[in-house]
Order: sequence, then C-alpha cells, then structure tokens
Amino acid sequence: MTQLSPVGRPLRPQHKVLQEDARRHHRALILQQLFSDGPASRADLARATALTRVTVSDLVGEMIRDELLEELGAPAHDPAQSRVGKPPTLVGFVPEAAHIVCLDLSVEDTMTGAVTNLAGTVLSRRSVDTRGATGPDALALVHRLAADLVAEATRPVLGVGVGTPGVVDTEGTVLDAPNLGWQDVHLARSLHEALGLPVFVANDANTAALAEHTFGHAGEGGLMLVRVGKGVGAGLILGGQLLHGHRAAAGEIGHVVIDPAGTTCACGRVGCLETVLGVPRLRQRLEHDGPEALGRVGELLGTVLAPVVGTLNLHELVLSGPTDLLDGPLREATAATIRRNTMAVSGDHLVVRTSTLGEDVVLVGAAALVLAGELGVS
Amino acid sequence: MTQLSPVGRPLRPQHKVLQEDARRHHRALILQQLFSDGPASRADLARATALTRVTVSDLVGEMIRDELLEELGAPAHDPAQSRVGKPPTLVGFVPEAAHIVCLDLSVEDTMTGAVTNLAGTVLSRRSVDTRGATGPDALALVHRLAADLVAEATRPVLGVGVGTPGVVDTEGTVLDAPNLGWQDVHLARSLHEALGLPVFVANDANTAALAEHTFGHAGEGGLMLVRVGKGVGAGLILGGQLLHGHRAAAGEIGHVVIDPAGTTCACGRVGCLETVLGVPRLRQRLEHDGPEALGRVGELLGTVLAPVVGTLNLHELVLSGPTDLLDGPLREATAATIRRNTMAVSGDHLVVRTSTLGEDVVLVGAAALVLAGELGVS
DNA sequence: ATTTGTTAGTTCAGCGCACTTACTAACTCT
DNA sequence: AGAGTTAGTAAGTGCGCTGAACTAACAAAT
Repeated sequence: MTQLSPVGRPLRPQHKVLQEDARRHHRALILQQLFSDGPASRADLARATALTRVTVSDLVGEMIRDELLEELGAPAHDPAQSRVGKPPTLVGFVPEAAHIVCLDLSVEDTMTGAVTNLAGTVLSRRSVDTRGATGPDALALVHRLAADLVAEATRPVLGVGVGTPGVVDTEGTVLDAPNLGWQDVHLARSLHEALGLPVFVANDANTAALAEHTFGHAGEGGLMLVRVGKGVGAGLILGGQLLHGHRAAAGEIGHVVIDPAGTTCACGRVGCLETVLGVPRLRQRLEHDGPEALGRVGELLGTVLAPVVGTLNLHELVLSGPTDLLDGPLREATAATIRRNTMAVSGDHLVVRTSTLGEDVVLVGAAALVLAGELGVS
Repeated sequence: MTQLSPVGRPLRPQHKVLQEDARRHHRALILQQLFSDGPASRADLARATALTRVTVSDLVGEMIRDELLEELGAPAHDPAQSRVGKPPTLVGFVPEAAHIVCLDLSVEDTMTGAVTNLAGTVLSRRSVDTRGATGPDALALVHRLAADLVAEATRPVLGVGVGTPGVVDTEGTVLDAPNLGWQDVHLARSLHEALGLPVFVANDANTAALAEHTFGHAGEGGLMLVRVGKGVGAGLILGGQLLHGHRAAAGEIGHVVIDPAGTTCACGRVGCLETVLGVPRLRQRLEHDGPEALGRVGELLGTVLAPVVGTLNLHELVLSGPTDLLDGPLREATAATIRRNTMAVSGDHLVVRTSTLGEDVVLVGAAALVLAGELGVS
C-alpha cells in the first residue's frame, strides 16, 4: 500500500512493525472510533477495538494527558433500559486539541489557506492573489502564506496540508503542475524545512476525495470524486486509502478522450473530457442549448465512468464543482447512464451525488490529509 | 484494504496489532524477499528488511526449524570484487516445504485441480467432467476433487485455494455464480470443515490477476488482468493487493456496455463487452472478417479500458485467454487505443501484454491465494 | 438495609518480541 | 602475524499488551 509519509519522518525502507508502531496504530483505532462515532466510554472503546480494557485505559490516559481527549462525565441516563453496574465515564475527542494549517492552490490566480481545528472546522482564512506568479515566485508565495497561517494558529499546529493542481508523488514532490510552472518541486520538503512541521502534499482532486471520505457522509466502499473546474480531475479512495497509481498520476482523467468528434483540447488531442466537462464549456453550452445540454454531457460522463465504476465496484461517485451546473440533469444523466451501462451489482448500489462540502473541499481535504497522516484518522 | 481471511482463522474485529502479528509480518518480509529475489545471507536480509541481524537470525532459525528455509552454504565467489570479512552463508526458500491444493472451477463443464509446491509448480493434476452438475451436486464434486488432491499431496498441505466464476466475497462465500447454479454458497467454510485446512476462495479473474502478480514478471505498479473466455472478467491488483470492491464485484467488466449498436447479450442489455470480446464471438469474427476484425475489437476494448487505465494510472494490463486471438492485432490495437485516449503519464508507461502463465493462470493463482494468505508472500 | 450481581475502570506481575551491546568466527589485505 | 572487515550469536533491556485480581459504583432482589 502506498502510504503517504510526511517529510521529516520517512517510512522505514520496508514496512517492519515496531511495538511503537503498534501503539500508534492502537491510538489511531481509538481516535478513529471517537472521531466517527462520537464520545464513548473506555469499555465501549475496548469492545469496539478488540483491545482490552486495560490497554484502552492506558492509551486513553496517555491521550488525555496529551489533551487530545477529555473526560465528559456520565452519559445521559436512558430510562428505557435499566443500566445495571457502575455507570461509565464518557471520553471524547477534543477538536481544539491542535490546529491544522491547510492550503488550496487549485484555484486560478489565487492561493487560499486556512487554519482549522481537528474537526476540519475553518477558524480563519487568508488568500493571496498570485498575479500569475509561477515557478519559484509561486513557491515563495506558498511559503509566505503558510508561515502567516502558522503564526495565526492559537494552538499547537499538528501539521500543514496542501492541495495543489498537478501530479504529486507520495513524498510530496510536485512532479508536474503546468498552471504553477512547477516541475519536480519538493514542496513538502521545502515547507517542512522552513516551518519545522510535518507537511503533506497531494493533488487537489485527491485531497477533495479525502475530504469527502473523512468529513462527508461517505460509506465504507470505494469512493471516486470528480472535480469539475476549469480542468477536470479525479481522486479515489479505495479501502479507506488514497490511490496514487504507478506514476502518481491516479485520477488524471481530464484528458481521457470521450468525444472523438469534439473540439480540440489544449493538450493537442481531440475531445478530451475536459473539453466537454470543463466549467467554461459547460456554461457556454448551458447558455446556448439550455439545461438539456447538461444532460447530454452527463451521458458522456457516464459513458467514461461506467467502465471505472464497473471495474472497481465503487460505492460512491461524488461530483464536485459549481452545483448549479452539476446537481441537476448532469448528475441524473450520469447516474442513469452508468446504471444502464453496467451490471446490476455495480450500478444498483452506486450513489451518485454532489459534494457536501462546497467551496472548501480541497482546503478541508488538505486538513484531512494531515489528520490521516499524523493521527491515523480518516 | 480488505484483507482476505481464511476460514477458521477470522480476522479480529478491528485490526489491532499483536506482537504475534508483528512476528508473522516480519517472517513474511523475509520470506517475500527470498521468494522474489532468491537466496540471500542473513545479513543481506537484515539490510533488505531493515530488521536487525539478531532478529533476522532468530526468525530465520525458526523458519529453518519449520523446514521452510534451508542453509545453502557460501555463495559462489565472485573474483571481481574482493570479498573481505567473514563469508556469508546463504539461506534459501524451500519450495517443497509444503504443498498447496488448488482448484479451477472456471472452465465450462470441467473442474480442474492440482497439487503444487510453494513455487507454484504443478506436481499433479486431476479433473472432473461436471456433466452439467449445478448447485449441491457441483459442490459435492468440488469436495470430492479437493479431498482426492489433499490425499495425493506428499507433503503437509499449506492450504486449499479455489478460483471460481461468479461473485465471491472476502469470506469465501460465492454470492452468485450462475454457471454453477450457486447463490450464497459458503464454499470456503464448507471445504474448511470437511478438510480441516485453511481455504481461500476468489473469483477466477482475481486469482488469475494474483497469479500474474506473484508468478509472472509483474512490476510494482497496479495490474489489471482481463480474462477472455466464454465470458469476460477482470481482476485488479492495486498496491500489491487484490481489489474486492464494495459488493465484492470488482472486475465485473463483462457486462459494461461498449457497443450500443451491437448485438443483444444474455443479460438483456445490448452491446456488452462480452458480446464483442467473448471467445465464441471472436472466433466467429475472425472467420468472417479476418484478422483486422480483431483490431477493431481491440479498439473497442481500448476505449472501455482507457478511462480505467487513466483513472488508476495502471502499470500493466494483461490479457489472458486464447493467445492466437489475443496476442496479435487485438493486443496492439488495445494498447494503441489506450495510448491515444489517455494522457502521456498514463499511457506511456503502460505495459500491455498477454499472460505468461498459459492455461494454468487461474489454477496457479489459486495457489498464490494460499501463499499470500498463509505466508504473506505475493 | 443488606446482599447479590453486574459493569467500569485500575493495579500488578508476566510474557513475547525486537532492540542494543558486546562478543566470536572467518576471511582479506598489508 | 596483525589489522581491518563482515557474518553471525549471546545476553540483557525495554516496550507494550495480556490475564487475573482488585476496587468502585450502581440496580435489583431479599
């Protein structure tokens, strides 16, 4: 499994397991439980994780000392069932235990950043007009923005997460990001060296997918998020983990040819998905041909995605972008086409929806990246 | 990642890590190394796994006592480099340490089985004409065949692996296999109860993909195997692990619609991949329209797979089935179409090839299933 | 009011595992 | 012959989890 590693704490050559790792893992199990299902007693946690009460007590005690958890007293008494025995003391996750600094570099001519708490709630934001800066200049802007946000945090900073356009490897190196004029930019490393914090970098569609998985009401099965902006990209969560792909280019779906009779793309090919699904083109079509044109785009999208949905037996397909364009005939036609073009097992249980996180998907996903990397919560 | 669990040794509720697990994992690391790169000294293993020499010595000693490994003496001296220091003693994997019983239920009207060693070499085989048996009758035949093969093994049997058509969940329950008339058949459980051995069951295309990954010369990146028989199915290895999908139906690609203007499929839809790529149809076409017809089929296949390859950023695409049909214009057209329809990052590093394992892919894959499940080797 | 039973949480001794440190073994090069 | 180097082993340490036995705090039965 390609595991994302923060800079400054590289994974060991192979994946040998130290006892220390076991402990971190068990902490993560408990955190995950409290994170997704809310407060619980130590005994509940023991049952849920299959750890013993002793171990749970120990771990919880440690995390309470770290101020990651807090005791919440006895649960509200439910008179329906006679609660025999000593009443439990609830333990809960403390979202304000630390802050996360996250950046979204995917918006054109703008860099957005925020400080969030551990629940992904945005506490403050900042943005910079890039004025077309690229290469080292763009990198400097990122550094500046990140540093400002770190200074703004009022609690210890757990880490820095970045969602950027382009192809990003698991080390946090941006291999290629044409918009920003970056090639082989060691973004994570350089930020880590400047800030002394754990830094995680991923492609914007990937962080968006992670956001949906962590903070959206996503199910257990596989999830694919298609991000529709000026360009089109996708992120996949399979088995609870981000998929990176052989050359770190998983999700690069914008230049899959879908309409060979269509218009020429910037990449030179004819009829790339981007030339059909990109926002500018969608707006144009909507104006020209009305809403039913969106339905036709949905059919095309469904046709490209049907093989993917069928092959991966996905559970959820999330569309992220301007809701007025996506959440109508387009979504419906996409869903219908996929169902029509795949087997019942694949299609019938598929959920096709738009993102629940709005404009902040990428940003909040960057936070989720840190959460997953540092605390093992997702 | 959904981990496959043998019957009779269920995974613990969550995934807590015991010390015992750590040890098993480290044993697996060493085995994996010896399995894929051949004999090595303890010191080499320590370097490769990042374990200490002490730990490696301990683990190796244990495995030598278990007769899984053996000492091979000093390595052939290479006069090129001056080998200073104490000469190492090589340690090697013993393929004959145990035998594996594997079954292939995917061939029509036939059940094939074999006894293999740990290297996947077939030592003896057996097959049964099913004479159209379905349901409990077919199950009885499987039991009989498995028992006979277990009796034939001349070494302790590591486990039983089964590759079957249909949808199989991670517990080894065949949810649906029309050809065999099976629905919710607890195949793994019933075989385990009858034989008292670990049993692993997976879809035939999945075992085939695993075979290619374990015994073929597969790379590290993602692999997809498309199995072309009377029907069409696929198996995926991502991050070194089999993908199961939300409803255990990953790889069910045979009924993705590819040619809406084509012929009606048994499933009711029009133009399923199976109606184009199924062997009977291919033979028909070849006879009627000559080899170039295969090229056209390749183009269709490439069109369905391009989105998948692009989305997953796959490394290898393996075609498995009658080589005379697949390994010519069809393969070439598929590769060309995928490259034409995807970005350079996705397409340029993709390897499209036919299977190197011939008729036995599914069978040998069933062995790989056991190997992976019991020894953690893949 | 006391006893009984149940559940929550803690204390303590013990065990398995991999680690560090320090050793011996066996070879090459000078 | 001695110095240097690499492979492998022995002994002791520390970490993290476990089971068993404890205390605490309640409900229900007597």
